[in-house]
Amino acid sequence: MVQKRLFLIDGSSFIYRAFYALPSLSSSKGIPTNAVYGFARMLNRILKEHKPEYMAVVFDAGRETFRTEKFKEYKAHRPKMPAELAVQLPYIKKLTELMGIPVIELEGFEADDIIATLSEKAKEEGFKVVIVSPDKDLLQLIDKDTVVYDPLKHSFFSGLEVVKKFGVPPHYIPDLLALVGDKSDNVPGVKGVGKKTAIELINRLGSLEEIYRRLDSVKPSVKKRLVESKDEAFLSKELVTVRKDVDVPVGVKELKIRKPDWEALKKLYMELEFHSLLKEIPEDAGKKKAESNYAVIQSIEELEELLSRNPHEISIDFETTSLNPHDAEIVGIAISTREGKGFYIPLAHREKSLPKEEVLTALKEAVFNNPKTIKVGQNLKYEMAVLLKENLTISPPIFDTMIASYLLNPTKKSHKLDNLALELLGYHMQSYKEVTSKLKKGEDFSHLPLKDAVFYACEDADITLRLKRILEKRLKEEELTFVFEEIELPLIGVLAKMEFFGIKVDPIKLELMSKFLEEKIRAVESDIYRLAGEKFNINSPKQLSSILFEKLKLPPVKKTKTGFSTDTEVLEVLSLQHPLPAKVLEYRQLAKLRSTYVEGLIKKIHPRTGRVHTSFNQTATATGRLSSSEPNLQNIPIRTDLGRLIRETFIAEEGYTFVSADYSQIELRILAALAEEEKLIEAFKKGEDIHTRTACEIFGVNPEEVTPNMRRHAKTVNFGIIYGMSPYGLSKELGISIEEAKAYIERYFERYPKVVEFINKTIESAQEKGFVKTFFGRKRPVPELLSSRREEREFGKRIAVNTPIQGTAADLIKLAMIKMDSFIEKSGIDARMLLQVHDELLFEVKDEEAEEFAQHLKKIMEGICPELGIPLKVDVKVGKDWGKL
DNA sequence: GAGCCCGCGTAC
DNA sequence: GACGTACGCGGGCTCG
Repeated sequence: MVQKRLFLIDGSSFIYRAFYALPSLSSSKGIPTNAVYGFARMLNRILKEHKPEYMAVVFDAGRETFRTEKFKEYKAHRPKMPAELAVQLPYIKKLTELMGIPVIELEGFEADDIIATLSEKAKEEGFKVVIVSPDKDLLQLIDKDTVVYDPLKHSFFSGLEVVKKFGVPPHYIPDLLALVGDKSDNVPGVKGVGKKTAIELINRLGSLEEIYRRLDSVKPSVKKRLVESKDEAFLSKELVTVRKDVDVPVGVKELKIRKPDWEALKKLYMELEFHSLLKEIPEDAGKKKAESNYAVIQSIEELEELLSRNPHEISIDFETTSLNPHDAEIVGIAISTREGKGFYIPLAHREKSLPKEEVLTALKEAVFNNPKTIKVGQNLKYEMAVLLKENLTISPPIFDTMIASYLLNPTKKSHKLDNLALELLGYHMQSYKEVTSKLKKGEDFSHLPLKDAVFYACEDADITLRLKRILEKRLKEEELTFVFEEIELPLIGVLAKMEFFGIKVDPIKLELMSKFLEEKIRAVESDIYRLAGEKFNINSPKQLSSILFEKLKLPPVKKTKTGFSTDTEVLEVLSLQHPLPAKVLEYRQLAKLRSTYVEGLIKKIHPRTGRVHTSFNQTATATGRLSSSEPNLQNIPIRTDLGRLIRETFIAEEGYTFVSADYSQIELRILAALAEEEKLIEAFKKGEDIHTRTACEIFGVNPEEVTPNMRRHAKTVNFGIIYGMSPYGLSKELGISIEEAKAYIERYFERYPKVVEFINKTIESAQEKGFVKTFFGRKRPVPELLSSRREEREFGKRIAVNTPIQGTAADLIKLAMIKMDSFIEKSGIDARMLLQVHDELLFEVKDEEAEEFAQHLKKIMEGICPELGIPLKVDVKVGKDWGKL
């Protein structure tokens, strides 16, 4: 028979370890959760990897123990438990209990003593004992039936390892510590006796008592020290020896692990927002299978009958052949008008299909363009984009669950439907992978058995509708209605169109650039190999750094996590000493252009449209900005001549012209407005050059005395303020001393006192409420401010200041996009919006109408929000390619 | 070979 | 550690 095993977990040590090791984590309500999380993960891992039958988690209770009574210095220098950790304790205990694991704590005893006592009892009853602890204090308990396990390092300690590491067998560890002392617990030890001497004494003579009995065989210098510190030595031994005689009121047999209370755990995980742990809860555990009733629509008549009921709201989910809307054919449409209900309209299934044209026509009037029905969806942009191919639109009112979730927490990584269902409804959805696992390679959704397709699609529609109930309530509670209804929802359709149109790039120009870059790269490459004296992979920072810092012995400038840095700043410094770094800089610029922009862009030209269709992600950034991907058209080069050539490959359609508009210094204007800093507002009202103005203030000179260099410095300070730059950062950026940089910033705050007031108020409010807001009410939580790490809290302050500025700018341009979109519709001008690059919009307009359009554009964008109290300036340009604008 | 992280570089 | 927000590429590592 296999011997039974008892796992004894040193809970107190682990919560401290988790608390300090993990980055600050907190729920959106502001409860710090990192220690709970770390602890839960550790428990999960032990349960999974070792499947123990008997287990207990042991905690210290109270600061007063027999040790402090004996010696008041014991652990006296340990600071009190930080409040951020203390509030997590109840959660940790609750969680442990819900997992079915007994929790033990006894007032006046350290966890160590309880563990020692229990392991003694357990051994008597024939158990093997596994002590789970990261501390060395418990190693003394190791014997043939007891091991110590460190789950984080994945290592078991047995007697042999202890001898290897400490030089003495486990049971002598108290004697060792008694001689050497233990700084971390304030255990004094014997002055002047170090590890080496102690090990020698113990191995030759034995325990502390033996050593003192045979002091004659100790060499005089050591003997003297031992005699002098005899009391301390014996006190130390008592302090470090764990007690095995604690009166623990539970028997070992009672430490059997029970079945976890999955339902309660699920609730707790939902409260603490432990999404990854939620996923580990078994699906069927206590799951009340959602009452669901999903059916196939058999005929057009049936569909029409269903739609004639004029539902107040209807959720829609398309199943298609591709994630890319341009390649997507609709395979089926799921709709739901009531929780638990769902209908699937098959359009391309072998078993059963309805005619697409007729179905879409029916839906068009009754649903898509019905002003009385709320169209609910998860990522409606996708449905809109697919419908654009059919010349159809979805008009208001609409509700998008993905966007609702984003506004409620814009810092969340994913707003996928299955995650939302789990987090908000505690519902495990069938995953796309599960459903489509039967499909062969190259097969798409239409090849699924209809039965599977129906359940999968209807579940999506059903769950989306259920989520809407919860999300709309929360949006109201959080006062996010304006941003949701007036900004994000109307923007969806605008973005769908922009992606659908795409932008034309000149493939011939790109091919030419590719050839050109290839040649240049080859030349620079051979220069580099020659200078290095060997071939190596220049793209590898690792190989490059071995060439620079080992072979050429150049001095390292700064470090990265993994080695010495080779970034631009470093190479610029090094190029003063050696010709190689400059060549590498040139190589990097060329290689970047070729791989990311030229080759990357060529790959993204759509074979059918000949245009590039980026994705504008509306739920990606923490501040409210959009992001662009596949390809990212928001970071096309402009700052260098070579880079600008890339921009020139973006061209207007035959007969059309590009019109671009960018908000000039929008973030500085917003700063002025939010801070209500009259001096800045006045300067903007008068149309002054704001950097020159700041230079006047900082340097105390008249405008005509401002040199280009002074203006440059002032400009950096202006932007630095928005980003929360430190004197250190500013000094590095400008190549001045930290003192000078500090003086700049001080002077800036002196001259613009309302700005510093704004910064302080914003940070204070963020600390108090846990979030910051933009002018229009968009929120971002700032849990970093609660961190125990100073550096992290500083980061939180910069976030708190920057987000309202960056976010308000994002809100403004989104409003402008919405207004421009409806202007285009109303005016009938042949124009389309193609790109947004944070403060810039790019349109493609019929040649003859470009000038007229440009005038309206400027006016609309500048007048987008008079309530802000600051004039907005828009620069409009017209041209045939993006580079020439 | 897929998936992930890192270092780096591009934009606003 | 020190300037906020993104995305993509190549290298290199892990894992199966």
